[in-house]
Amino acid sequence: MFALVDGNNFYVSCERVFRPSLKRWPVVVLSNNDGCAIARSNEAKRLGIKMGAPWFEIKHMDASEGLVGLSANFTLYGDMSDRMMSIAAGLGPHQEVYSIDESFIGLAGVGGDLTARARAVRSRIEQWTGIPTGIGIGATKTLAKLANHIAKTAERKPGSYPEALAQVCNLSALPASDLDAVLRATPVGEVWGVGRRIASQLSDGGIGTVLDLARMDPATVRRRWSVVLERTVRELQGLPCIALEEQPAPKKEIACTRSFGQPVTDLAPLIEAVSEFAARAAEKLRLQASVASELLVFVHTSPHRLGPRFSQSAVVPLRHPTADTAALVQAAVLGLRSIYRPGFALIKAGVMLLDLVPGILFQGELDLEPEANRERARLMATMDALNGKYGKGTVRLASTGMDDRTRQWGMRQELLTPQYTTDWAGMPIAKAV
DNA sequence: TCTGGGGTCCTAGGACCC
DNA sequence: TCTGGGGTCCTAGGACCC
Repeated sequence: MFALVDGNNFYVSCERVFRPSLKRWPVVVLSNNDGCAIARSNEAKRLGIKMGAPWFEIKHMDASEGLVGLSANFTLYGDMSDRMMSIAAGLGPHQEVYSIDESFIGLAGVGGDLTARARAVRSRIEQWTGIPTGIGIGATKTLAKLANHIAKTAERKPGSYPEALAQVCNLSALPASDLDAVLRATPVGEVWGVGRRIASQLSDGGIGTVLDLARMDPATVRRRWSVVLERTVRELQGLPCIALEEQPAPKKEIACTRSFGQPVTDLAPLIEAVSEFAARAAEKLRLQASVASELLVFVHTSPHRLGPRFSQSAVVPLRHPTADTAALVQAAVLGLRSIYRPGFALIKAGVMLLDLVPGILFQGELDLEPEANRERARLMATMDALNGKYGKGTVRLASTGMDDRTRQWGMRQELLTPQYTTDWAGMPIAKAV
């Protein structure tokens, strides 16, 4: 048995904890660069604002509807996520943190009334962090996910499902006929693993509801689609095919890519940007104790704007697999110089570290300068420790730019809220009125 | 004026091997 | 005239997830 605990409109809910005046207003949190909506309050959803809607197209609703747009504050969301996850862990013996706002809980061996237990955890999360959640329970991860969807929809749209399923929905506690009714009321596209493409293929074949999909023959599904969808069907039938993963597997690739706040044409600011991205990626790489064998760097112009198009990437092999910031930055700049052409209004660049392997494999092996390399590793560890203690970018390579404020490529974040929980300067102050 | 960022897995087809 | 069988590895592209 599994549960899925999921924060409602998570980014918006994080912002509302510290700005309660935003409650009941339509609020959206915007992507990096204030480009498009990546989280919406229920009120914003009711205005018809779609996921990914460009801000410049919906901004006019600030005057007419009281719509509030906020720049993404990922430092805040990450910290609130940690708090939510640690409380959610109390629901059962095993936890998989699946994304910033979702975790699966393995309920094997948990006795008693699971629904009541989930309601208690849900209240605790809301009371201790201010974040409202939905909890779904089912025999498989896919069913738990579906139950979670039902729990949230039942709360947001009264009448869509029985009221008793709102906030906490335990599909395994439902009598068979009620379960069928609920699955029949749910479009097939809501199933975890069924995206837009497959949903439309299924609908074309007369499979429009979750119940239809759950009743399909797995072998047929495998022949017509793939083993992936076959697993989904079996999971809907109650047979667990997807295991809980308590320890996250090390990443196989690590990327750092950004759109620029304004178009960039010259090489100098590009070098600065690409150096910064390589340095950030290197930090993530060391955090999982891996080394990279290859690095990819790319730049491109806007796909939305008229004018000359340019899109190019280069893969730079590294002489020795490494996690050294200087080596990775050097490789990134080398790759950039090889693809750079003047005269294009570039709006995005990125660095990806590829072919990652555990760092331990390379210690002492094929190492012609063991002492020098140990020194470098100590230097990197010291840099990471200083940046961990005093904040990102406290110690960095000069090529990443000396001053954030002069970065002409820096992203737009005009609607950014303070880092309430991770920065003394952002600490909210309560005043008696 | 203005459109995010970061991942994973599967499959088909080609290159190559004996 | 006529041209096997079996396997691995790699890559690109598609689909999905949040």
